[in-house]
Parts: sequence; structure tokens; C-alpha cells
Amino acid sequence: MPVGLNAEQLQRIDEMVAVRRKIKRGATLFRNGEVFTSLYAIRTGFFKTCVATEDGRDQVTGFQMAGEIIGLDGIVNDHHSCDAVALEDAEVCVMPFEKIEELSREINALQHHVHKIMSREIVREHGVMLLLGSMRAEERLAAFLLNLVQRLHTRGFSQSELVLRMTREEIGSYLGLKLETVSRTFSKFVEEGIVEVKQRHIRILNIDALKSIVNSQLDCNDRVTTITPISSVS
Amino acid sequence: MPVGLNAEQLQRIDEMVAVRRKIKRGATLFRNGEVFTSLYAIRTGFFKTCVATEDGRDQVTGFQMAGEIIGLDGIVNDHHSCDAVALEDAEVCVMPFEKIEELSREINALQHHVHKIMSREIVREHGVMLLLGSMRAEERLAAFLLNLVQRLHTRGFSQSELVLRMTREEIGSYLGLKLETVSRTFSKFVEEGIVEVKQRHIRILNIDALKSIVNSQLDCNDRVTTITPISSVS
DNA sequence: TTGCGTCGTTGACTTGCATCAATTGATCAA
DNA sequence: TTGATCAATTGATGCAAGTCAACGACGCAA
Repeated sequence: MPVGLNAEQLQRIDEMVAVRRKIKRGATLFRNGEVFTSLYAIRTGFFKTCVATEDGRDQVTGFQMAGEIIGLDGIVNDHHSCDAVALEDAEVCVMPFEKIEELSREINALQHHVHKIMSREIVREHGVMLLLGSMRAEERLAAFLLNLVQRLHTRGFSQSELVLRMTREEIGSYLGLKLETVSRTFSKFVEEGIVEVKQRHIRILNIDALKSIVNSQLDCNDRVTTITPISSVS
Repeated sequence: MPVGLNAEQLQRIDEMVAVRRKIKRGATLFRNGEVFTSLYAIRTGFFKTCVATEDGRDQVTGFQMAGEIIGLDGIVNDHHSCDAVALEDAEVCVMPFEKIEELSREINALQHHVHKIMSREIVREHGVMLLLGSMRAEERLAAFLLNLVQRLHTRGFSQSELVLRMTREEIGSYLGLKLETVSRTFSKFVEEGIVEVKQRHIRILNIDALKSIVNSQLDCNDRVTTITPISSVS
């Protein structure tokens, strides 16, 4: 991950991430309450993390894909405070946190890398708070799709097509909406010619329309005139 | 902060936090876009942090008080991604992040302490996501009050009385509600005898009622019968 | 004191999303 | 294939919170 390391340092990092673990679809990598020992780097597969209240409500706090780090929530109290569930068969690198701390005392680049990962997660969550606190259903779903497709694109996938690994209900939980609202909003986007939806297969037809939905509710009246000419509304 | 350090280590940490900075009420400690150099430990005063979209909406992401650390958002990109505004005259310790990294390579306890602080922030934000994603107005406000009073209590203040340092609008922004809704919800709590409200002075009359509001929407029908006998409804 | 600006409360009305419910489509095992 | 189960769509209806607006309370400066 970091660059500019010598052979010995690389070797030691390699050793740290040597242990792998496979998780079947539907199984949990860790659960709320379990003792925290390690962070996990996702090699393949797709996860959701979620927190729950006593009374059974739960909230998806994020979806994680290859290359992302999972388990940071466990550091504070030596116990995990959320569940990590595989949404498809997955494989992770197990990185014992004590090892990480030990190595990052010696390798400055690793130390800083770890700090960045945690800070990035904090900033990501700020974004989610903004979404949940001030956006309307359409904006939330548009932001969600843009975020997903962007992350997939950096991993070499298409900019315009994606396969959702999660149900409408899970999307809804993440976005603070009910599954029916998610479904209706998808349908609305389809009507407007912004996306094509075949079950979990999504094709983005007008990415600019999505972007303009996200960063302006002010434009909500402009939208029809701004977007319609571009999009393929019949 | 951490314990079990020798004299020399304590000395070096003391040096790191030696620089102070005063911020007047309404002034910013840092702003979105500014270069990140330091974390700040709040000595006195009260802050809010907020993020904004291009189109001018903004979202309060947290309220911070004495003893808490602010600025973690800046680590990822070497630039801050939110604003920190003093809600009352404040003083902070300026802790250059390079120094923190340097020292925490040598002092294990400090290293782990830093990791815990970041992890705690991540977990806190999970809680806010749960609040924003799945709670109703009353639950949000009750959770907010309980959280504030609990944090104040650990700082030696009353368990039942508090002075809000922020406006209804700022509370609303944090909770994903409009200021009118915050105001109405306060009024509702007053009617039910759960709190006393005189402008920003809040007295909690029935903390159990607040707690039961937070962790059950299931009980929403029980509530009247469960709570009324205890509370001082006239 | 007066006037002014900010903050807070309350009422009347609207609306976006939730809720409830029915139906269709997909997946999979027998 | 067939039934069973789960996921997704769509419609009808209700309600919590938003919006708009008026007013009151407080602090501050002239």
C-alpha cells in the first residue's frame, strides 16, 4: 500500500498480511460484542457493516469492497461495535492489530497510512451524515449510485454499469429510506431516462443528471429544463 | 491522557501540547479547505464542526467540549474537510500532527491512545448514522439531550441541568430536523413533564422517560402509561 | 429608554415518505 | 416442471415533519 519501502520492510508487511480468511455469502466476519483482535483488508467480495439498537432496528453504516479496510470500530473498546456481513463470497487478509501497531512504530509510511485510513473513514461518515441529515430520497439514491460506480471504476470496472450486491432493503437502511421508497425512486429514474434497471443490474444512462440531482435541490425547478434535453426521456 | 509514562515521556508530551490558541465565540478554529497541520485538544469552550455542500446546505457533524480532540478529518488529504466553529470563547492546545506521529512511535501508550481516539470518533459517527437513519424527531432529541448531559456529567456538571451552547437551528442541523421541529419537540417534552426549558437552560425532570423514548419506538403506546405516573405531569 | 437583530415559539397548511397491501418476478430445490 | 421463498414493484392511504408566516422574548447598541 504505501510506497518507498525497502525490501525488509516489505517482507515484514507481507508477513503481517499473510493470514487469509474466507467468508461465505451471508456469513459474518465479526459481530457486535466480539473481541477485537485484527483489522481486515478485503481481497475479494463485498461486505456491509451495520449497527443495531436494543429494540431490533438496525442501520447499515457502509458497504465495503476489495481493497478497503474493515474493523476499525473495534479499537476503542477492544470489542467490535458493529456486524460485518459478507454480501457475496469473500476473502480477507487478517491483520492482527498489535502487529500493525508494532510495525507502524518502525515504518513511518505505514504509520501514516494507518492514520489516513482512519481519517478517511471519519470523512466518509461525515458525508453520510450530510446525506442522511439533509438530502431527499432522490438525492440520496443518486449520491449512492455515483459513489458506488466511482469506487468500482477505480477498480477497473465500468463507469456506467454496475451490479448491486445488496437488496433494496439494505440500500434503504443505508440511506435512511424504506425499501419501497428505494424501489420507487429507481423507477422514477428509469422513467426519466437516467438509468436502466434490471433487478440488480444498473446501467447509468445520464451520469450528469445524477450529479445535478445530488448537488442541487435549489435547481429542482430547473432540473426538468436542464436535464430533459440531455436525457433520453421519450 | 495515557497513564504509566515515565518522567521524560511526560515531559515530551507536555512540550507537544505547550502551544495554546484562543478562539472567540463565532470564530473558526479551522475551515474546510485549509491546510491540515495539527490536531487540537479543547481546554475550554465549546465547538461545532460542520460540512457543507456546494449548494449551501450544511450539516453539523458534531459538538465538541473540553477534553475532546478536533481536527481528525484533516489527516487524509492534508486539508481539512469541515469547519470548526467556537460556540463560546474557547482555548485549545495545538498539537502538530507530525509531532504526534513522531512521539507515538516512541511511546506505545500514546500510539494506542491516538488510535483509540480515532476509533471512538468512528463509532460515535455510527451512532449518529443510526440516529439520522432510523429515529423519529422525539427519539433524536431525547438521544441528543442524554448524550450531552452524560458528557457534561463526566466533566463534573449536573446530571439534570444543562445550558445549550447552540441554537435550535444548529441542534436541528445535527439531528436532521428543522428548527421548528426541534422547538416543537422541546415543547412536547415540557408538556409531558419530562424537561423544563427556559431558552437554552434545560432541566431534565425525568431522565428515565428520555431513555425509554430513545430505545423503543415499540413501546410508543406503552409510553403514556409507563411514564406518566413517574413524571410530574400536572 | 428606544429600536433593531437574532432567536425561539406557535399555528395553519402542505408534502414526502412511510405504511399497508396486493401482485409479479427470480431463484432454487424437489 | 412445480411449488416455495425471497426480492422487487406498484397502488392507495396516512402521518410526521417540512414550509410559510406571524408573533414574542431577549440582548445589545445608540
